[in-house]
Amino acid sequence: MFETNRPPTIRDVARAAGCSVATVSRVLNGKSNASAAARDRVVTAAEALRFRFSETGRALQSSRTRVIGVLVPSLSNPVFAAAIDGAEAVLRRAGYQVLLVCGNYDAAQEAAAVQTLLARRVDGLILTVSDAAASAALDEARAEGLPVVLLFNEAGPGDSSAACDNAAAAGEIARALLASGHRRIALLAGRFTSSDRSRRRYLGLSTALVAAGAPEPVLLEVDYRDEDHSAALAELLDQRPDLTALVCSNDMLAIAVMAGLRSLGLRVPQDLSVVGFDGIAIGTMLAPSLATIAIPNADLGREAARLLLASLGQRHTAIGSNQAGPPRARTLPHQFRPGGSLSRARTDVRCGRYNARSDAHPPTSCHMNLENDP
Amino acid sequence: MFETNRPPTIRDVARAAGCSVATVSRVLNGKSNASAAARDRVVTAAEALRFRFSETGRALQSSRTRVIGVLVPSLSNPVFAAAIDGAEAVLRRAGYQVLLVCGNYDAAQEAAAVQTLLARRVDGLILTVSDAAASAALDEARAEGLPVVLLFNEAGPGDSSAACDNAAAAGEIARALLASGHRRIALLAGRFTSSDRSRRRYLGLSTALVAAGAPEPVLLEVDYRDEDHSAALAELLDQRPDLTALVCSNDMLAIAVMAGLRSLGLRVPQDLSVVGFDGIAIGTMLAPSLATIAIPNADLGREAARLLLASLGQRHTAIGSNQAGPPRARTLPHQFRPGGSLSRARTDVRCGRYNARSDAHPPTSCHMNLENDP
DNA sequence: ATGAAAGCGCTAACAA
DNA sequence: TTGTTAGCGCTTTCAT
Repeated sequence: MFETNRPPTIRDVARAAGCSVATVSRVLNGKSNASAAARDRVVTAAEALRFRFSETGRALQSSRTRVIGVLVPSLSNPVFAAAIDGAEAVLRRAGYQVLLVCGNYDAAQEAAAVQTLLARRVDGLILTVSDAAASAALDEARAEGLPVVLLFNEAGPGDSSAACDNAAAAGEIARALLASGHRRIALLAGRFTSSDRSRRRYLGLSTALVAAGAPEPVLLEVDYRDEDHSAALAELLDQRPDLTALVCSNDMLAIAVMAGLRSLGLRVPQDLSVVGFDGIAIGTMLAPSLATIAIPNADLGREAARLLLASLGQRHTAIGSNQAGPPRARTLPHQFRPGGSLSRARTDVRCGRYNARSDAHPPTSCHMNLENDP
Repeated sequence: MFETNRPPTIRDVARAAGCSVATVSRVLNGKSNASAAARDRVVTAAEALRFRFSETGRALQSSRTRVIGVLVPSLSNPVFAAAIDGAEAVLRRAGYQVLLVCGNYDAAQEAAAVQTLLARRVDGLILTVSDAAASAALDEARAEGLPVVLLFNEAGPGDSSAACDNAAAAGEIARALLASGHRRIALLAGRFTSSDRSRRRYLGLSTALVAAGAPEPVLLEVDYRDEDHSAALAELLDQRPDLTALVCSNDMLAIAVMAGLRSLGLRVPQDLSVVGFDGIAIGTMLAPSLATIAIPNADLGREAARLLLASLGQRHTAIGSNQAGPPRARTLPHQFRPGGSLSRARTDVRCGRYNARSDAHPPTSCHMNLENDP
């Protein structure tokens, strides 16, 4: 009555079925051959005891856990949620479980999280790190000789990855903006130290604008954790009233920025155009809808899982070798998605003073032609 | 050169340090006393080998995995992401890791997912199930005698839970609507079979409306997976042009509904008021902002984790007992959050025909007084 | 202070 | 066809 309810072990089943543990293992694993009689007794006993193999025991004996460690910066960005969903589905169908950890856009936390995954002896890793080019977490994983696939991070020569071409995608934003007459553009970006994607998007945007003869974009790095960017926005727009478009390094930020602009009494897209990056579903439901780069986030997760499974397969095939096949970098296609948040650039400069706390006075416009750059 | 890189074991460290595995264990776990000399040799050897205890070995010997299984319906609803974040932080600080699985709002998938968690021998479970009153997943967990805390599901007598009072919260929506003159109200709800929260919210809304002498709300159950509810919305509004307010059983749905209304050429809140439920951050960034019930989602996750840790503690204290302390149901406070999506009810009925595919003709209004109910 | 050895649950090699 | 047993990595008791 008052005993600690330890789960039944294979020995309990063997005892109840009147056979050895080997027979139980064979029957319940569908291996080799067992007499119909034994089979029956084992199955019956197992069901009666509600027996379930201990994955711990199996892991110890086989030195494979059938667990994949997944590290993402955060769960509160739907981009990562979608990618995890995709990866998890593929891995589950292959018999793997996902041990999920968050790095919170912080290299130290990422390294600590990977440590815990390594201690759990995960069979492989899918990682989104702050900066793939200098990541303690990634170094640890590599040192362990474990199959690793980067997700969202574009891999260097030695690593596998599933990502999009951030710079090229940002270039498409530049083209779309230029086509609508924008030249005075700012990028609100998550801190580069927290996200190499953010940095690449900046470089891609900047390069494309300059190549087209437009000025470099103004850069404003913001913290991923903040939700209210009104103050930073106000200062930026105060200093640069000539800006006609704001690009945001991701859609969540873009949504916050649109809200911030609204609270400053500015209209999107009449006063300022806004473009995001990621293509999260909610962007299409906004008014105005969010112009953005659509990334196949769930597909990226699926692809990362597939690459990892491939490594895992080779690893077991190529006996005596630590090689998991050559690294494979998969780049999935992006697509510019038009939206109501992007319209033709104003040709006059905003010069009215607006106030973050007052929504009574929308800014006035004065006719100061901007057609020629400095 | 070509050897499979098995992680070093405690025996490797012992050999390198010239001592027994027991000494290594003691030193590296900071237990009892070891000579300074031995200590040094062990630490040095461990570092040189990059040794890390195998949690698999530890789990097998201690029959505790230090892993908590967490089941949620989906990652794509920020509500669950926030709760997971909260729970994970509390658990991590207590030395536990989270094994996350998704049930996809489906009882069968939930049961299968819990099976995998039980096979991993998790030390405890935090579950959000479709229907806590009839859940195979929950039954399995209970049968295993494992500490379980329900999250978002309001527990029955025997279970622990961290939830809000869904019916009471829905009652507050009713009050807010009535105060603004609404009486003809519909609820768009996630399928009751997929969410007992959805059902309770319906009951709470209905009860409060009827108690106030208003008609029962029209109920429209929708699938959580769908993103476009325009067709269902169009049909509903066609049949019931007298409706003045739409309540949605969660914020994500409300956002989709607002987008759907817009595509039907209807304005929020002028033509219809919309109220959500959950209080996700994005709701405050919309135009109009979303009126809703704010739930402390991250706190719910934290609280679930705390309750579970308490059970775990008692479980180890009360030797020889399977009791994990009495079940504790924690109800966290909700709060109505006003928003631009809710305004005073129209007093005329929409009678113009609108078309889902045409945004050219906003519906006309005809003056047909609705003050007296049938 | 240190070591030897049992045992946690399981699989697979080997014996019968 | 079935059973016996070693061993996966670790902690802990019991000797020494």
